[in-house]
This record gives sequence, structure tokens and C-alpha cells, in this order.
Amino acid sequence: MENLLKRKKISVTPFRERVLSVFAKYSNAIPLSLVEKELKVYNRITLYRTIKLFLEKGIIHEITLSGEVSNFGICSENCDTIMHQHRHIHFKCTKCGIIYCVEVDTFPTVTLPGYKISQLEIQATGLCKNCN
Amino acid sequence: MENLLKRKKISVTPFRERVLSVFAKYSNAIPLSLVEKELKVYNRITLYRTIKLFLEKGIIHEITLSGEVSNFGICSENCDTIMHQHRHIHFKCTKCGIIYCVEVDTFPTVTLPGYKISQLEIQATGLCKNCN
DNA sequence: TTACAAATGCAACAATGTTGCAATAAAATG
DNA sequence: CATTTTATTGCAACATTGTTGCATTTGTAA
Repeated sequence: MENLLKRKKISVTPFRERVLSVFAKYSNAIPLSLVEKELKVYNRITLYRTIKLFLEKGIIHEITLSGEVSNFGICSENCDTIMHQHRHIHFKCTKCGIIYCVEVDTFPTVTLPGYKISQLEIQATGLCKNCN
Repeated sequence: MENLLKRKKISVTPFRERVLSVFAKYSNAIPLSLVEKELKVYNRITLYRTIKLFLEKGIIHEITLSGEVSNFGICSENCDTIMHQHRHIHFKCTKCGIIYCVEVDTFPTVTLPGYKISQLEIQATGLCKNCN
């Protein structure tokens, strides 16, 4: 936890560790409202700034599904400052509502004539392992 | 324009026709701010309600890319009230910033062991036809 | 342990989105 | 096509979400 912050070359503060531990507690992506609920006592402004910093440093990544609020999840190792890697698929279960980052062996490739695709983001909805 | 509203079984009003014509003017997806700019004179509340209604009725669909504001585009014919169909790929050009809905012949299929995928949404970033 | 840089919290604000309700306009009916 | 019914619009007021400047506090490195 503390190591992660040091590795990303940002100051280790109690608040940042608390925020990180919330993300660590959930293996899936969670909305800001849940982070706030888990923290119980917190400063809204500092939280916004922390989330923004974590996004910039590649500590967490944002998942936006149409018609949903943003969800945030801890990045896998291959994320970096310049670009978030998405070798996983964002999956939202229509029954339990949980948003998962599902790792896949073979990530689909798409070619669009005339276009140059540099990044691909796949978002699926349906039933998760538990609800299926 | 008027036909589309009638086909979707909602009242035809001057305001709705104006909003529709803005979407028709742009072949790609546009953010709310651009709709507002194009309308020039409008009521903010009515616009929100109109957008919400159009989304529900499958007249427009929402495109959410991580870190971006939502964009809206006119639905292709196969959208309906229950579910928006996405046989196209949402493409955001990193150079000009335009968001396109690119139709594809063969839409990728993804299988996740244990999961039941009912809908797939693909969002790509890179260079568009013009900027490439 | 001190000096410097960075993070935090407060106040104030800006942008975005929502609700109840009265006035108004569109649709349905005879 | 006039009238009734139903839906839409706009206002006021409010709720939520996100931002900025600045003083205070805390973390880091020497």
C-alpha cells in the first residue's frame, strides 16, 4: 500500500492510504459514492484531488458505462502514467450491479478502414459468474 | 423529423424538432454543450427533459468515454425502447476530438467463461479518416 | 531537527442536474 | 373545428458534483 505510493513517487499520507485500502478491499470497480461511504470521515475536496492524482499516476482507472456514474478500480501492473492499458473487459452485471474488470487471454482486435486505432475499450453487460 | 417523433409515439413540439435538427446537422456524436450552443435560445430544464426522453425512446444514444463528458448521437434504425443496439464502434479521434459512430460489418464477439454477455460496447481512440 | 515542498481544509464559487407546480400547447374526441 | 383531455414547458427553488485560491498543516530530505 505504502510501497505503491512510493513506487509512483507521490507522498505517503494517512488519507491516501485510507483511500487506497478502500479500493483494495473491493476487487471490482466502485463508484465514488461507495468510497465516500467506506471512508465515513473525509474531506470532499481532498478526495477529489486524491482520485484525480491516482488517475494521473495510473494507480486507479476510470470505467464509464453509458447512463452510469463513473466507477474506479485499481489498475493492474501494466498501467502507467502515459496510458492506461486495458487488456481486460469492463463487465457490468445487470442483476447484482457489480462492475468487474475481467482479464482475458485473447483481447479482440478491430480494424476500421481508414482509421488508426491506438486504444480499445470494451464494455459488456450481462450476468456475472455469481448471478448466471 | 416530425415523422420520427410520431413513430416513437411522442408529441411533436417545436422545441423537440429544433433539438432533433441539431443532431441531424451533425453526423457524429456531440456533447450537450454543443447542442446548447446550436440552439442559442433554449430552456435548460426542458432540454434536459428532452434529452432524457430521446434516450428512453431510442431516438438518440449516449456515448461515454473515460474522462470525457457524455456525447449524444442519433440512433440508427435498429435501436428500440428496450435496448440500444451497438453494431457500431464509438471512435474518438485524439487529434480533432470528434466522436464518430463507425459502422462495421463484422462486430467482434467476446466470450468470458462463466459470464453471460448480453450486450457489448466498443470504444476506440486513435486517428480518424481525416486526421490519419 | 530544521528547511522546504507538498498536501490538506476552509470558504466561496461554478457547473450540472432535479422537482413541484402553474401556465401553456398539443392531441384526442365528438 | 371547437372543446376537452393530456402532455409539455418554464419558473423558482433546490440538490449534487466538481473547482479554485489561500492559509495552515504535514511529509520529506538534507
